[in-house]
Amino acid sequence: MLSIYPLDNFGFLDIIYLKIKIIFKGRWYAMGINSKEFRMTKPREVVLAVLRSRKGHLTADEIFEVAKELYPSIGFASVYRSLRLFEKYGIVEVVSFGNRRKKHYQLKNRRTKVKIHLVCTNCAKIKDFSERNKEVKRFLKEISETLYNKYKFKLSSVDMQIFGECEECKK
Amino acid sequence: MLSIYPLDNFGFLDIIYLKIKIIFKGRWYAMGINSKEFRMTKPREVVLAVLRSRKGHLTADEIFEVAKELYPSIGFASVYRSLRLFEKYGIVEVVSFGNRRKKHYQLKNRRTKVKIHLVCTNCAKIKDFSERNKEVKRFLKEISETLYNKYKFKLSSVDMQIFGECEECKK
DNA sequence: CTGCATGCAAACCCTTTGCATTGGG
DNA sequence: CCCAATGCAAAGGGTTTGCATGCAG
Repeated sequence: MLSIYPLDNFGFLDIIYLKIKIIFKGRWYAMGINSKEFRMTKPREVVLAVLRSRKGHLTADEIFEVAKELYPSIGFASVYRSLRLFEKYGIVEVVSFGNRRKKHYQLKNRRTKVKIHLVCTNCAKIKDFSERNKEVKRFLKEISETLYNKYKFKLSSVDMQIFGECEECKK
Repeated sequence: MLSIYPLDNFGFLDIIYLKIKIIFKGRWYAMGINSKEFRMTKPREVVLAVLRSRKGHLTADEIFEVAKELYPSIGFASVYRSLRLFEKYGIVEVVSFGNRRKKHYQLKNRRTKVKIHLVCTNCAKIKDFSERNKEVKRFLKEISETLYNKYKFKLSSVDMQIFGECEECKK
């Protein structure tokens, strides 16, 4: 069932789940896939908005905190449920870090097969390092070939956590 | 306080925590650091033995199951406590995989800054890929320099999870 | 005798689920 | 009107902690 509704912060990710964006009377609208399977409801919209507002990984409770400001009646369960749904739809991806307990959620970048995080072992801060520089690109290409030739393992994506000491902590 | 006790499966890792190994009457013995801080007790020995017996990552309950065979009275808590102690001492390291719940534990290889796991997104099997081939080495060297020059981030180690489809699943 | 390490069970944290209710299509 | 999505609270899974006891030094 198709539906049309306004969007104020239209990002590239909307294309993934909304299929079509249009302008009507000077405002962005989205023609959505509001099907039985996937209805873009307020809680889901808010979770997505929170993820989009920050560039990187957030824990579920961080998302919940910010989401409550945008939509106070939202519940914890909806946040988790939205996240899992988004993961299923390839909109969100989950990252874990070594011995840390909480999972981190972030928007999936369709273009990068690789996600890289710099994890400071001193102050515990985590920073994205998603840039596809030439080292990363070359490594990806080579390792992908090696794995296929040697192990018949067909690489689809890579998670990388780089541990070390960040600039502030070195001072 | 020094103590001497026999060891049957003496591995290189013992050097890390035991400092000295000796032969007495044709058998390996270890002269240990049985201090207040770190006493090599039966449960700890067993956990270590289990980790050594398998090459790769194990979950806590997998470790517990095998440990019980070696030492039936062992408790869950001791397994976890040993693991955390070993982690603190740099003997064990913890790895997490994307959205999976359980942590995996494995002996830390002092030589490799990089640990790489091949994770099959179909059958969920995880395989070590610790070999330090030239692609990995070069990438490590380059990325380490880049990070330092650009972000003043001093790399100490890297965790990598490579997702994809394994040989059996492709068939 | 002293105090660390243990085993047990209960607590804990994060995440998921059951259920009655709501509200959009 | 129907059924998927919600919020609440309770359950669940994995890990940690409190406590009485055991045991090595």
